[in-house]
Amino acid sequence: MGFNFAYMNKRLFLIDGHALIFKMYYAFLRHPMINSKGADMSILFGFTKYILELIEREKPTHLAIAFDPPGGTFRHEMYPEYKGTRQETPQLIIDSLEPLCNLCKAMCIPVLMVKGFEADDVIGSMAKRAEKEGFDVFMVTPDKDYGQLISEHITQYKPGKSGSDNELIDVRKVCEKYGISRPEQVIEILTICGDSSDNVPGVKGVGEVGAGKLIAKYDNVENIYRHIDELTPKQREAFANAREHIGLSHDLVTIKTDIVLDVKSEDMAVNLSYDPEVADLFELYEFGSLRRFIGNVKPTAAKVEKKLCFTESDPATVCKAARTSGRCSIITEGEQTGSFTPVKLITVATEYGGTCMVSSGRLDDFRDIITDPAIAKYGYDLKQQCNILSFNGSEIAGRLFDIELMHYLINPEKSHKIDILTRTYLGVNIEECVQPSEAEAPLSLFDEIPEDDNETKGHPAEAAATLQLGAKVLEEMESLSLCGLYETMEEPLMRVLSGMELEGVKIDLQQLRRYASSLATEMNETQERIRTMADEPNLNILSPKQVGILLFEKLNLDPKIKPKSGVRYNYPTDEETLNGLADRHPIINEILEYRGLRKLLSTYIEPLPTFISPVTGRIHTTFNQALTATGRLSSSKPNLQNIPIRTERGKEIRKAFVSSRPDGVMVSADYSQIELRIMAHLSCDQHLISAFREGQDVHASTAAKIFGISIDEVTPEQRRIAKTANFGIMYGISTFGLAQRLGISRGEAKKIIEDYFANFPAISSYIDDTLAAARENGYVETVFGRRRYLPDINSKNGTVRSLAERNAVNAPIQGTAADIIKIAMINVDRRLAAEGLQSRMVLQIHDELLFDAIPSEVEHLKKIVTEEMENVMKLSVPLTVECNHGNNWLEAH
DNA sequence: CAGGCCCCCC
DNA sequence: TTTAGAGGGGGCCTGA
Repeated sequence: MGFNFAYMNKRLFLIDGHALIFKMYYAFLRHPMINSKGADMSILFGFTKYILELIEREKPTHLAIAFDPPGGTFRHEMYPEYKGTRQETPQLIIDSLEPLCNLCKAMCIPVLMVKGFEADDVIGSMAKRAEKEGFDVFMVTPDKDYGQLISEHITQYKPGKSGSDNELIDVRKVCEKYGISRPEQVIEILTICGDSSDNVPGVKGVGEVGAGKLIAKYDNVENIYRHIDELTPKQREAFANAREHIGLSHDLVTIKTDIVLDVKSEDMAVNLSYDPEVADLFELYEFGSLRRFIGNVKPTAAKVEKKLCFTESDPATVCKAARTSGRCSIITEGEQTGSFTPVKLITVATEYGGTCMVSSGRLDDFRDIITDPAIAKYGYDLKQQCNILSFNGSEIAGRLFDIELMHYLINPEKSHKIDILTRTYLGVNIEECVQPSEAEAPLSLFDEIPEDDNETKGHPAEAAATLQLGAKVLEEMESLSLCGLYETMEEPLMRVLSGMELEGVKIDLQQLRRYASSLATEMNETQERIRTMADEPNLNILSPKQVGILLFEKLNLDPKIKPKSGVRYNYPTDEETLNGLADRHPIINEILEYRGLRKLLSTYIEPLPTFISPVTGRIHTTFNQALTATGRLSSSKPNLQNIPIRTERGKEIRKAFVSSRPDGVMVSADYSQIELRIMAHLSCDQHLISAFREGQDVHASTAAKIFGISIDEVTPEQRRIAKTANFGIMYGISTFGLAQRLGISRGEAKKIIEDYFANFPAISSYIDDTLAAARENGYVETVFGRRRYLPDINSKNGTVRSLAERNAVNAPIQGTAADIIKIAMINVDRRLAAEGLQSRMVLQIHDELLFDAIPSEVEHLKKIVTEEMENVMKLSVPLTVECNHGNNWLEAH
């Protein structure tokens, strides 16, 4: 024979597709944060990513993926008496097969699928043949001790959770583990062990170790039966019981190596030439992060020779055209980041005689059209542009068509990035819009290095795209009846938010600093105590890994707690777990204490001063208007919507939020129970409605109903239960969830939920109706028509589907509350201006508005705010507002 | 710089 | 196969 040098170092990877997807399926089922696209997509993504990473990492010269053919698991089905015992392949996996095969095809990876044989056997046969042809063969499968069944020269490659966990299984180690000398004996051991899920019956009661010893002594199973008298009585009985099906077991663990395959090994060569279609598929599935693997493969869809059409012109011409057409898009760039900066450059696009015309210039070049109310402004993040321009003395006038915000109404959960919108709506790749004039002359060594293009060039393509996108996006909004929502709510709110961001909120730095140093001292002392207790002078208490090892390995506080997902050292160390261990060791409370202090310091106290603007001396948060799935705002840099309030220490931080005037006060106005009131309104539940109308304590009233008592008999405990139930219902609760939250048994929780729905039948049918509508339409909407799409509402995966169902119930409630306060903000803002108040709205915290007020206006302000907030709209229950004032945010709240 | 983890708010 | 189990957010730290 000799070596066949032609094949030296050819590495063939044979991937067991079925087992891989199966493993991913379970991983995703358990995953708490299933991607909103659902498990179907997660499996496609995970699988594709795994394959691409494997290619990148292992650099196989040859590669193929084997799938079970649709319709059955065949090795088992060849034995009528064992048919159907193997775990059924979930529908989701079957459904994933076709798209997976398409992806493989596009990636130019051969798929091995032979009717009548499962993937294992196809791989086995292929491996055996390739081995004879001189390949180094790697069988990629998560199953255990698999390659050894075929040959000791075939390596099993066991994929891990992360790239580095991959394991090459060495046959010698396997033999050592079992105490045997020949690889073929592994098959005999597996015959005896069977497997945990009963796919292979094996010999009950004999484990790996026992089987290994027996095989080491008797070499094979049949020999054991020949000498069955020599076994211990227990073993004898077990083997006797297994006598009938032991042959079957043997067959079931034997992988076929002789299937006739019509694909040649050479056809599996990896040449990294992907079909252009793969780019389309990645686009379709939104596998953006996988694009890097496939390099320059262009999507065929983009082959459409569509180009963004525009011509560059001078500012004066563009301004003139804008006045004629009445619309323009605008991109404002500041010298620095943030709002309080001079304008560096403005790019404006407009249309003239059917063509798009773009120009860049300084603020003065465009000031007149910016402040012209007759010219509609199109843009992206217009609120920020309002901020910058406002700081520079130019208020943007006219309609504001913010593409991001408009698209947010069309579908809040999709990407609103301009390049993506340009691709989907205009069919143009924005990176490719570079004008031919930009093709620069070759640089000579003596040429000056050109300045950054952006200095003077602006962003003509983006400006042109924004203008053209505007029409398309408006068209779609029109067809979805979203224009009213935009025009009456989001568009005016943008200006209100701009005003609030510019206004900013004042912080008492002195007090914050004092508090910071006392907390820091406390924290250091706590750290020392912990390190001493743990006898670990360098312990990093913030590292969950180190804490996990300390608590569960060194101190062994709870032998039941195992590393999560089987990953070494990955112990749970969250607050809930730690609270459960608090009485086992004093270190637990110290750790919790340390974490709390650290959180306050590093999240709130330390960063806050760094956000103080040198220009205004105040903190200017950013309100994101186009982010949440439900229509709420969010706040960041810094997030002023999550300032502590619950604990004493946290409250100290609120005390630092003060009026910007020395004699000023803070005024806070809160909607009371707004979401619950909306649920009452939407469901038309008469009990809830009358409880609110009569001004009762609604949770107590709920408790009275559930427990069948009168309202004054309700104990605080019963009220607490009813309150939890009320919130639970709004969030789409499960028996388990309520039980956990209330610390009661599942049976008791079940009873409470049953009693709830029995007493509030209108809510029960409201939920049913909402779900039915969601299934029918694919989306739910708020009272004001704001949509949330729920693509997973009909998913076959129960976990994914229930999440969509909870969202379906919650989104209209949370979203309507968000809509109501948005309208209130617009109306309050208008009244403040109309009545000439100097007090200013500075923050919104979902159901609360915070004002920086001057004392003489407080009563007037409170009146305006309460009136406007309470009268946003007529619901079947009153909207009530609590309004207070004080020297700081804490006192006002 | 993304993902994991944790914890703050409504 | 050991993380399902009320919604919506943001920030810090770690480690590749």
